[in-house]
Amino acid sequence: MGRGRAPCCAKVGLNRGSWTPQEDMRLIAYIQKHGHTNWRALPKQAGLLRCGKSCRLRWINYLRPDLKRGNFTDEEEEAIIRLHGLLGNKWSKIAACLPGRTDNEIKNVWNTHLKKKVAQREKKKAGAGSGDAGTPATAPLSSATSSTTTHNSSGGSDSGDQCGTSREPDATDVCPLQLEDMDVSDMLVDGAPPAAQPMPSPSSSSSLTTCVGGVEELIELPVIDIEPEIWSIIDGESAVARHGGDAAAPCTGTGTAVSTSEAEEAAANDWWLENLEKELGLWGYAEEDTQAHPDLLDHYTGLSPLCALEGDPVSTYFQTGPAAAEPELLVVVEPSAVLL
DNA sequence: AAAAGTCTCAACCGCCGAGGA
DNA sequence: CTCCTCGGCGGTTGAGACTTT
Repeated sequence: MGRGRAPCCAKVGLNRGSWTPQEDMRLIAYIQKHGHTNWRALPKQAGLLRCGKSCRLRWINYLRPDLKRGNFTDEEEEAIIRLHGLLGNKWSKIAACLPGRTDNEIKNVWNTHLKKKVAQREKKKAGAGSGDAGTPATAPLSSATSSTTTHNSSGGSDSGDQCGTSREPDATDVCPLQLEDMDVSDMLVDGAPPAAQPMPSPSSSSSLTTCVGGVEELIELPVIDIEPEIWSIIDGESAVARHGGDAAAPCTGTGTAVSTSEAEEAAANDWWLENLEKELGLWGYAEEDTQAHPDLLDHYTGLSPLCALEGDPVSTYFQTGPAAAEPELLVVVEPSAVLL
């Protein structure tokens, strides 16, 4: 939306501002198919009129399949407060300890809620005059925040990737450290065996690395065979009647992390994508919307109504977060998509 | 019911460091 | 060793949603 300062570089002819559902679909489809090894080149190759940064941000902050949705829990908020006390404004590092949350999201929550919350606490504390051990988060806050912030804010790259390989000892080592100190260990990605504790997403996940007890873990990207359908949708061609399956079906019964049959695989892929479409507002596109996006009309007229959404665990996941949804789902792993 | 004020959050920006040529 | 490209980070902005008057 043309926010912030003037463009730093020539971006004439590129779209800016909010992403349209079509752009989202196109980006998802491209990343599912090719991964994102080169953000710079991605928009061109994907046919998006966006800059690479914009694509990256959109993917990381919104489209990634392993993102949690919904409000922050109290535990998460407490974790953020404490981590902020230790790390300062190192949002990416804080985010690395909160699976499914993005640095942007955490930053927003801090700036909108938690900063006030902490200020109030300290005020109370100052007023009461007694430092209660029950709120250790605030104790290191003022000092640690300022010191670490100024100290570490020499740029983003001390973090590199989230809990990346080459990192300073201070930040990422906080993850395991926090786990012991905090009562949020069940929430944080922790010493639990990586394989035994996947990201809490319905289809975890993307080609990301995440901090697991200081160990870099590859999160697997669900592969969705969407090429013919989605690309045709994206290109505005007539729809393929791909909605034969039951949207909620694929996760039933199997309960295993990896599907074994191609049919299940395809069903899982359709299912995941279908729910993503719902999340993006593409599913059951209203008439006025299809008028605004006539290229999608053909596709959506053949699909089941929006009401199918209700009761669907994955829809619930996308709308409210994984806690509300059935964790079981099919994850189809394509090795080539796992690596960054 | 309408207007004004406040809040939320997605998206933009510039800067920095890593890595390759 | 220097330069260039790229990815990533943290700060900032503003449109839209929501609440209050």
